[in-house]
Parts: sequence; C-alpha cells; structure tokens
Amino acid sequence: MTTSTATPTAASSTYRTRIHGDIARWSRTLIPTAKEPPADAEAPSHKLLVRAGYIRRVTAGVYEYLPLGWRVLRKVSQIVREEMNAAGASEMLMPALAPTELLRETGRAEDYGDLLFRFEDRHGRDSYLGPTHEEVITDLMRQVVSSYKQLPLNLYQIQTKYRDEFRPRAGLLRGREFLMKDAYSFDMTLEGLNEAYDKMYQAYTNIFTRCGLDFTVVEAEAGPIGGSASHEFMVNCETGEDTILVCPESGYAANVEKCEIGERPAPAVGFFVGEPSGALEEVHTPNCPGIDDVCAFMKVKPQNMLKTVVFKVVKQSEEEEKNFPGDWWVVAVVRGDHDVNEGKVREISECKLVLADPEEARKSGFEIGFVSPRAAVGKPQTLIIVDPDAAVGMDAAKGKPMFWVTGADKKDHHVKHFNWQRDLGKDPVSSCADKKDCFFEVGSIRNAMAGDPSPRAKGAMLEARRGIEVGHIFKLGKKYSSAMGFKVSGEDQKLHEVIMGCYGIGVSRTVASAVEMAFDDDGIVWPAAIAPYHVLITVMKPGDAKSMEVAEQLANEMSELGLDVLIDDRDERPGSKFKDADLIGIPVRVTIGEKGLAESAVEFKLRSDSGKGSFVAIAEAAGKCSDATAAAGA
RNA sequence: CGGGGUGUAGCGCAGUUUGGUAGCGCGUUUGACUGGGGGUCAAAAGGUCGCAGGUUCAAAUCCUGUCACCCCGACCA
Repeated sequence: MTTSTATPTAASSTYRTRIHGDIARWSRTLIPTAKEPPADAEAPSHKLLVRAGYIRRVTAGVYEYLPLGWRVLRKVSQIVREEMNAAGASEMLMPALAPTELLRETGRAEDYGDLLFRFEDRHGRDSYLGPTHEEVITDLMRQVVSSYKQLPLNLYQIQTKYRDEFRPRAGLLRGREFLMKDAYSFDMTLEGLNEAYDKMYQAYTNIFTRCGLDFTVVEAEAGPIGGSASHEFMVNCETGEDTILVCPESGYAANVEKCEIGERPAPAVGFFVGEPSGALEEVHTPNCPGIDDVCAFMKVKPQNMLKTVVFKVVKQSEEEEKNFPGDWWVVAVVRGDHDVNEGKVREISECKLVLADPEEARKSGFEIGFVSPRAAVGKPQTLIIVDPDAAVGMDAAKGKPMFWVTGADKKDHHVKHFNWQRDLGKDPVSSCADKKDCFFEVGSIRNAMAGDPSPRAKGAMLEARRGIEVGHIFKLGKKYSSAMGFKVSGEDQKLHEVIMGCYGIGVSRTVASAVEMAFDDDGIVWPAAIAPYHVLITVMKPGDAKSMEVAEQLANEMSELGLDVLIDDRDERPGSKFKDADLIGIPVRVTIGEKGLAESAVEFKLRSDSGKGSFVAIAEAAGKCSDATAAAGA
C-alpha cells in the first residue's frame, strides 16, 4: 500500500520514508471480468464490482474480496487510519467472537434479537459474532482504567462485523459480514465528550473528502444504541436507501426520523373548529386494518383519514410505578398520509414508549386497526397528542368543513364525517382539562416530508434527497459505563461513570457507495484516492520486446513517484483490453502501441474523460500521471 | 415475518405445459487467419438438471418433502 506524494491533510506527515508504489501484471494476478453481471445483482455497485472482478458472493450477504477489491478496501482503511490517528485516536483490534454474557449486561442480547449471529460452542457457552463492540471495549476499559488521569481516550479498530440481516441486499451495501471502523471515546466530562465528538466530526469530514465522495452530514436520532446526539454521514446518491431532508437556505439537514418541521400555521379559525361535513356514518370495512386498504375500499384519499396509533408507557423505575400505577397510554393522531414519529411523541409525552401490543390494547378498549380519537378522549391514564395537520375542522383550501374518515372503534368498521367538536366535545383540549389523569394536546409528532416548512429558515421548504449512510457518530453518554459498572476515580476522590461516544464508518459500504456515485455505461470510475491502482498501462502488443521494455521502465518511474501501477500484459485483442480497462475503472490509462512508439510517445487518457486521449513523450509520461492523480486527490 | 419468484456447464438463459439420447449464447482450451474499442473459421473440453424420497419400462419434466438463493413489503447499530 502506498501513500501518494500529495496527500492533502496533515496525516501524510506521519510518513517519514519514501514509499514506492506497487507494480502488478494483469496476467499474473486474478481479475476475472465478465460481460454479464450475475442475475441476483441489482444495484449498480453490486453488478459492476462483480463484473469487474473485485468481489464474488460466497453466500447471502457475504463476499470474497479479490485482489482488486481488497486493494480498494485497504486504500479506504488507510485513509481512515491516517485521519483517526491524526485526530489522536489509537488503533487496536478486538475479537469478532465474544461471549453473549457481555451483551446481557446491557440488555442488548435481547434488543438485537435475530440480527445477532449467535451460537453455542462445544462447551455450551453462548457466543456471538460482533455487530458492534461497545460491550467488549467497555469490559476492557473497566478492567484497565481506574483513574481520571488515564482519560480522555479514543480507541478504534477496523474489524469485520456481523449482522444477520433478514434480507441482505445490494452487494456490499447491506451485507451480513462487512468491514467497519468503530471508535469509542471516553471522557470524564460532557465538555470532554463534546470535544472528542467534534474531533471525530472533523476527522470524518476529512476521510470522506479524501475518498472523493460527495456527502451530506445530517442530524440523526441516536436510535436503539442510545445516547443524546448523533450525526450521519450520507453519500449523496439517488440509488441510496435512506431519505434525508435538507433546507436549501440554512443548510440544515437531517434524516427522516430526526428532522424537525418548522412552524406550521394554525388554522385561521383555530384548531378543531369547523361544522360537521355530514352525519356520522358507520361503514363496514372488512379486512382493512391499514390506511391503504381502507382508502382503496372506501375510495377516499389518505389525506382525509385520521390515523390513530396507540403507545404504551414503559415505566422506568419503581418510583414511577408507585406514582402512576396501572397501564398508561399515549395515543398519537396524524393525518393518514403522514407517519407518526415515535421520537417526537416520546419527547412531548416525556415517557418511554412502546407500540402497544394489539391484544393488550384491545382489552383496554383500543381496537387496533380501527381506533379513532373517540376511544381515547376522556379516557383515564391516557395522553392524546394530535398533529397540527390532523387537528383541523375546516378544509381551508376548499373553504368547506373538513371531511374525515377514521376508525369506528370496533372491528372491521370505520366512520365517515368525523368531526372533532361534535364527536369529542365542544373544545377537545379543555374537555380533558378538568380530569387529572387525562390529557389532550396538539403537537408536532409526524415525520417531516419534502415541502414542509424548514425549521431553520423562514419561508424555506425542506427538500428530500437520497443517500447512503457511510458514517455515524453518537454521543453515548453513560449508557454503557453505567450498565457495566465502568467508573473511575476523579480528582474529587469520588467514583464517576465515564462518558462515552462511539463513531462508526462502514468501510466496505464506503467502497460500494463510491461506485454508486461514480460509474458510466462502460464501468467504474474510481476516485483516484481509493482506486486499486493509480495507473493502468495497456500494452497493445505484449509480445513486442520494445513495448514491454517501455512499459516496465514507465512502471518503475511511476512507482518511484509513489504510484501504484497495473500493467495489462495479456495477449488479448485491443478491444477486449480497452473494454476491461474501462470496466475496472483505473483513473489513468497509459497505452503503449506502435503509433506512439514510432514517435517515442505513449497515449495518455483519464478514465473520467470520454475523449480519445493524447500522446505524451515517454520521458514525460510518469510525471504527467503523477500530476493527474495528485490533481484528482490521491 | 407476509407476498411473489428462481435453482439446468464458469456467467446469462431455453427445455418442464404434453415424461422418451442434455441444449443455446458468452467464456474456456487447441490451431489458423487477424490485430486500436469485447474479431472470423475449424475443432474440443465442461452438467449426478439444488438435494432426498416417490410414481413410471423410462423423470430436468409428474408427486411429496427439504435446502439454497432472489425480488417487493415490514424491519434496520
């Protein structure tokens, strides 16, 4: 592996010695290219990486990295390594295999469920293959770190990870075995954590910039891993699995789960106010628990439905259980074309929630699938939250009373002409005010969508884009140190739980997303920094002594300049060699043929240029390749 | 976990309805011609038709079971 002569960040200064580039011969390595992709490949990166001989599938979601693929993976790893080291983190290696009892300490043995690769060894010990390593590192740390003087620390590894995805797909983008960099920071104070986090944010920005990727950093929910803040690094790409929302004016960007919605104007007449659109009418809707089913059956639009989602409150302490005995519920109401955002419901309700079990909810009077706000209003131990877009009585656009369809609170029935005031009381909010254990409020509880007002710039609208998540940084807080008893002595001579952060990069996914981002009809177009080789020397007549001599000489010169060179010395027809060259996507191609040699020249062409290329004197070729790769960021 | 689908040569596929000697294209090997964008001709190698039972004189084909894989949805540190 090499570094080039012109690495743009401070990390390159770690190299004191001149490192020569690699030279390889196509005929003596393994690059099995194919005209047709395997039938199971769908994503462009999957098709191309297989066709170009980078990877092969071994079983669902598991791939071999052939020589070219492994080189790319190592290039990305090396960039990650350099930037992590420059940010003050230390590399180590944890095992992929660990005892499940570690996960029991934090409850994640259950939380992960089937996603965890688990098995018993011959002694009957329950083991797992690590999907991530919070428990392992915390276990290590609690053994070896006992004083604040040993902190702060940031430790990372580049390790194969395992997740038993139910449906692996898209080649390297969602595999069951994948290469990941994971880092863990340990601090005594919140300020320390914030500093560590900001350093990682910067390191990640450097890493993905150096990899030549076009990416967006978005605010994200911390998710099941817990914690208080997080950002995702998303490669901008139409084929991406994830939707992100961005504000074109302020630069605010967030994923769908996290994205806030700017102030939505309340109806001019006030929330819930409006005459009924007609008499309440019950409709038999057999086998229609879902919004789409009902809409198709009743021929109404989702915008005219009220969706009612029932959550159960999870009490987190015995004290809570004592103060609030029995089952408590949170009922979220949104418009049928919107999605309830559990995080936002949680924030407003200030409770830990789970989606109610249908059976259990039914016993308490919620006919799941057919619930309406009527089932919840005035009900004890229940909080109702209605999204502003659902809390309207007048259809402002049409100037008519709002036509609502919602559940009939009995199986296989819905009602139409639902009206907030008539069916819930003259003023739904105050109707609950005099009961001390029933609550009713209007709050923003749905996922943001394209077209929603920006939360950061007045008048701007959110836009939706697609992306591939390649990096994710979290502020974990004390979740793991607390669960696993990782405490150290502070300056005050007292024990303190350590504050953690964790920082992941999907290395193999980064490789695939680089391809998703840059390819054309002919094949891959690698960013120079992560291409398996910088230069491909295509020898038209490998049987010709003069041609091969020039090829070797050029390769040596380039290697001296730190370039990695692949010589296509195969005795193939020119057409095949050019097709293969475009397919594997090496950034610079130098062609050695009779035309040029007669003039002591070779042909120089960038993969990213569609033109024919140009002739360059042999003496200048190596330098030109070096300049071109440096200009492309390698 | 719901719905749909596929397993036949290294890759892509036909053949299965109506049981009767295992096929095509690409790739591979050999030879000749060719030689700047996947060439031409000639010859050749390569398959227990996913696996296990069953029906039958006879099974890639029909029946039963099983395994693997893919797509859509749900889910997703």
